[in-house]
Amino acid sequence: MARVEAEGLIAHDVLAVVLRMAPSSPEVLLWQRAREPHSGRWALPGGRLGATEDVEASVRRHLAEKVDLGEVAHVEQLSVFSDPHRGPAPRRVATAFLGLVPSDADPAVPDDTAWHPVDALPETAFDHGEITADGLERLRAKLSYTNIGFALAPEVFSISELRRLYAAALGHRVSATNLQRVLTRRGVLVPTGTTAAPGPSGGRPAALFRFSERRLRVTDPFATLRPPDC
Amino acid sequence: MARVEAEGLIAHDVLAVVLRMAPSSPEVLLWQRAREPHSGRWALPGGRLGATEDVEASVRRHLAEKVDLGEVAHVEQLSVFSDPHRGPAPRRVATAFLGLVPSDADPAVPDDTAWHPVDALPETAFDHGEITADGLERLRAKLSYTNIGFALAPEVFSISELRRLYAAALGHRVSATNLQRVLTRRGVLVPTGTTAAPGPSGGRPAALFRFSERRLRVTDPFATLRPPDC
DNA sequence: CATGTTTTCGACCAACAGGCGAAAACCTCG
DNA sequence: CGAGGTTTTCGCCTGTTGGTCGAAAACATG
Repeated sequence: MARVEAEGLIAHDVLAVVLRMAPSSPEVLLWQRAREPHSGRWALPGGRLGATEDVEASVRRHLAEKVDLGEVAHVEQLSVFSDPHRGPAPRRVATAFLGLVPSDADPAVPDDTAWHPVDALPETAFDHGEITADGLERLRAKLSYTNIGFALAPEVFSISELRRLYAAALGHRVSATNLQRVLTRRGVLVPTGTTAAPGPSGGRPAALFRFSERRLRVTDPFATLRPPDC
Repeated sequence: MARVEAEGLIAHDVLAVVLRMAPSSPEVLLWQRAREPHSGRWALPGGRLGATEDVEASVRRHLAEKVDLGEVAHVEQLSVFSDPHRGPAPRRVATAFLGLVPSDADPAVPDDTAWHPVDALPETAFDHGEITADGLERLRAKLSYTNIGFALAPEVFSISELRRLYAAALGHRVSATNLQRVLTRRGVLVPTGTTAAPGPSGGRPAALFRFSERRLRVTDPFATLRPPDC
């Protein structure tokens, strides 16, 4: 081991902050450690970077062990956590990812794994609480200037449902009127022409929509100082 | 070595895309490799992650060897490059950073190191050309919704100079009127009260400005879908 | 068919970005 | 010292966007 450290070789992990919108607040997927260090604490899913994969392939592989990969609608890199004291020796460097699961998906997870509301986390292992906060912050920022909402929503949905998802993620009220107008103007929201059945207490049936594209795209409007003419 | 790879231990590098705005286009700092692999090609500055530092401290340390650190006005993490075939064996994983140097700084650099216009790069080593493109893209995006321009500009400057810097970075014309209004409204641009001497061909003397803060801050306006009331 | 509930849509307002041209403030040259 | 040229600065106009409110539409129930 001394020889290894003299060579500067380091264990590299990948971790994922997998978020899903519960009815009124975000939840993150955690598993409970059964071994030291930090036995009993809750940790983000992930594992070692394999010899034949890059970090994104690695995190997708590890997630497939916990969650059906088809249920993870979007994966993107957050940042590297490399504080020499972020865990007990030997040193580990981790590349953290954000993963998003649609609200209508309920993937089967192992017994040691569960969803936790992000505003009431249990005791977390290592720096995983901080990493979770990073992931939620990234999601919140991107909701405003990308179509990332597609990864939180079912295939088809009403504006009310979408409003609820955005409100849960952002942590504040969202106007349905404005949400629909903004997303429609950006071309990310398209009507299906169908309507949902009204609820048990009646009410006008909601029109159903879908996202025009289910891959991440940056929508212009954050591009102030844009080129002239066009 | 076989034992090391079985343990999954990997060499970790840090790399920096250091950009500076030449009169009409961005330049990146590169050094010419003298040894195999890729001898003669141009590479980004960087080096091995040390045992007692995190990745940001490491890239700052490596940069201090090439460039006076005081001249680097801003450093931020880009992303991890980890393709198993991004270079010859043994495998190396790199965390890439963006570094920005003000246009009036001209740090002394070693003999093997030089500035290159990003639109006419020489033959680059490994995936360093791709990483450079990533860095420029990040800069362009952030010019619109942060005060990151402070890292490109001298301590005090005229609107014309600032317009030139933004135009060089963005790759298109920028209106001085609009630039001044947008930045002033966001509170990042403050007048010094002083004026510059006019050029040799005359003209009204330019008022001089400075940035209110020389640390990165996200300026609101990209935050559409904002909370009600406030 | 009156009442309650939920969704949808139109209208208004404020803030903002982009563009244009006139005015201001300097130069040099005749 | 005034005319013409140059560069910067400022005011005004316009189109777009985001936030809000209230009315209207479309259902259910009794």
